[in-house]
Parts: sequence; C-alpha cells; structure tokens
Amino acid sequence: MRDGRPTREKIRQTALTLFVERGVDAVSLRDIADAVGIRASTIYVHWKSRDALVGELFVDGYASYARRIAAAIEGEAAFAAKLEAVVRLVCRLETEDPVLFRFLLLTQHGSLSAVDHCEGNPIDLLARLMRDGVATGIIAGDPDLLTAVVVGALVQPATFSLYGRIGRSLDQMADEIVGYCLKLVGAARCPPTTK
Amino acid sequence: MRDGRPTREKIRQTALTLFVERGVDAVSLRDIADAVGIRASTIYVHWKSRDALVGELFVDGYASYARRIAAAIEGEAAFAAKLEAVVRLVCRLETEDPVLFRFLLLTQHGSLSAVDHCEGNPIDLLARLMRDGVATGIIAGDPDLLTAVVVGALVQPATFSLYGRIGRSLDQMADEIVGYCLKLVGAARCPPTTK
DNA sequence: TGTACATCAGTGAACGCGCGTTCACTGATGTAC
DNA sequence: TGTACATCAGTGAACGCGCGTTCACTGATGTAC
Repeated sequence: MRDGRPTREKIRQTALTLFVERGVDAVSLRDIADAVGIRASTIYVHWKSRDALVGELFVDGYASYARRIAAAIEGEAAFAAKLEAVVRLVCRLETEDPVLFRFLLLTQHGSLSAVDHCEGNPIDLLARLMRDGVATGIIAGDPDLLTAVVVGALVQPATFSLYGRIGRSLDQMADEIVGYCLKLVGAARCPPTTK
Repeated sequence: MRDGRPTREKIRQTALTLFVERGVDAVSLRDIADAVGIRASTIYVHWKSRDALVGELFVDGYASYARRIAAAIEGEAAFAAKLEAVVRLVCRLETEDPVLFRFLLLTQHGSLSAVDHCEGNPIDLLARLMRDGVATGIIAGDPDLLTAVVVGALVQPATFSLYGRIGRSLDQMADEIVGYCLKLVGAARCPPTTK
C-alpha cells in the first residue's frame, strides 16, 4: 500500500495555513484539497469529518504548547523566574511556527468542543502558577484576574503584531513584555531595555 | 404605510443576541427571522445583504464606543486621569449593554471590511493617548506596545469573565484593572483595593 | 526471481441540505379630495 | 366624514450554489509462496 503520511501531513499544514489566512469558517474542504493537489474525498481517508480535522489541529497544537509551558515552569525555582520563562517561551513560539501560533491565537474562542477545559491547557498552567504565587504570599491580588491581565499583556501584543498594528514580532518585544508582566504581578525586577 | 422601525430594531437586537450566543458565522438569516417572528425575506426590506446587517451592527457599536471614549479622554486634563477615565468607561460599557459589548469583543477580529481602520476607532484613540503621553515625557516606552498591553489588561479580563473563567463582571473589577493599567504605563497612583 | 494476492490511499461522481438572495405579491395605513 | 389612491413593510415560494459527506471504484505497493 502507499504511504499516506506525507499526504496527511501536507493536508494538516495546508489547512492550518488557509485557516490562518482566511479564518476557519471561510475555508472549505475543497479549498484545502485544491491547495494540496488532491480531491476533497481524500481528506476522509485521514479524518472522520471536517470538525475532526480542525479539532485535531487545535488539540495537538494546544497540548504541545501546554507541555512546553509546563516544562518551562518546572525548569525554574523562583516565581518571577517561572513567569519570565513562560513569557519568553511564548514569544519564541510565535517565531518558531507563526502559522500554528496564529491558528491557536485566533481559534481560542469559538471552538468550545469537549476540548476546551482539558487538563494541560496553557491558560490553566498560568492560572495555577498565579494561585501558587498568591498562596505563598509572593504576589497579591485575585489570581484569576492576575492571570487575565498577564495573558492579555502577552496575547494582545501578538494580535497587534499579527494585524500589523505593531511592526515587531513578539520575539523582538520579549524583553519589554517580560518587564510588563513582572510589573503587573508586582514581583521583583525592574522594567528592562527602557534606554 | 406601516412603521417598520420597531421591526428593524427587533431584528438588530435579536441578531446581536444570536451572534453573541453562537458566533456570527453560525447564525443564518432564517435563525434571526424565526427568533423575531418574521420571514427571512423581510430582512432584505431593511438591509441590502446579510453582510450589510452585520456591518451596520459592528460599525454603529464601534463608533458609539469611540465617541464616548473620546469624550472621556477630553473630559480629563492629566494623562493618568484620562487613562483611568477610559478604563472605567469600558468597564461600565460591559454592564450597560452586555450583548453589544460582547458582540464587539468577539467580532473585533475577522471582519476586515472597509470599516477596520476607520477614524474614531477606540483602539486608535488609546494609541493616540499613549503617543501623546510618550511625546510629552509623562510615560516611557513604545507607545504601540503600551497600547497593546493596556488593551490586553482590559480585554482579556472581559474575555475571561465572558467565558466564566472569572466570576466577576468587568465593572466589579474596575478598581483593580485601573490599578494594573496605571502600573503598566508607570504613571503615578498605587494599585488600589488590595486590602 | 517471478507471480498472485491483499491492502488501503486516493478518486470521481453524486447526494441532500441549508444557505443567501430575489421577486411578484398582499394588504394595512397615511394622505388627498 | 367618506372614498380612492399611493406607499411600502412584510410575505411566500422559489432560485442557484457551494457545502460536508458518501461510496463503489482503481491501482500502486508490500507480502507470501
């Protein structure tokens, strides 16, 4: 039999690209198939449905991000170092695979399938870090709100960069964003690279 | 002739509600018509197309927010007071009309019609405030990045609240969010309501 | 090494469905005389 | 006050289209003998 894995991978990559370019809802299976150079029915050889394809792309990407974020948190001892490691990792992720990063950024809302609150969700990891920080007295405030403002200080620059409102990539702003996030939680370390 | 304005207004309000509940792409004209208690073709008496309806809802809401934000900025003299006024206003807007607020929150990406970069865009107003602040030396940093992190500190808590990740409304978190935004720009005033 | 067979990735035509949109119409209401 | 007319909000049936999906098929490839 022929090896379907290269085709499968090409479908995944092409779908991701088109989803990011035009939005998930605006891309049909025929659009994907045309771009890959196959027939739409071939997609059903590899996935049960359109939703299954979209879901797999989202879950795979989200889970791999969660794994790496968990590793970043575990790799540091101090609270501020953990937070900084997460922020720097996320900034790196955008440069590493912009298509996947943007897909996850744009798909975050709307796909509320069984997936949404799975364990190993990047946001949950950050929320737990904040809860621990508050519980041990290193930072103060509502941990959920702290999580929100830190995520916002990370995601909104990414969105601005995506839509051209900011000319730099996330990675190029990493130092400043780390500074803002540490300012927000009120942990030690002054805002860097301002002069 | 009959007065079509009540029907027109009911279509607007119902469409907004359904868009927020299920997402703009997942709501058909028949869904809206059924919920209003009219036929789908009646919608064409009031709008040229589905896109025209969605566009009008977005532009009207966005423009009215921009007008009120502009007024909030003009109503204060000092930079920190201007920023605080904007943040408090946005927190109030969510409570005032949650459906409209959420529609604008969720629709912000994706509708890249001619509307996107119209004058009197709320984000542009905030960006101008930041640019002025940096230009006059009251705050320091990249004004576009500052805009992004402040918007993030406002929008992400709203999103978390919308999806139930935070139990409070934006308005109930206003004091804290004001504190975080002022922290971010490094302007005077200590974080409030922490004890 | 050569042949027969099983597997299954990929095809191509077709399906039913719900979508946005059109259009000739109906009939309630405001206006003119 | 009563009648004739014009307006236009709302109807209902129909349209073509592109969508996700199905399924009997083809034919390249790996395996067994």
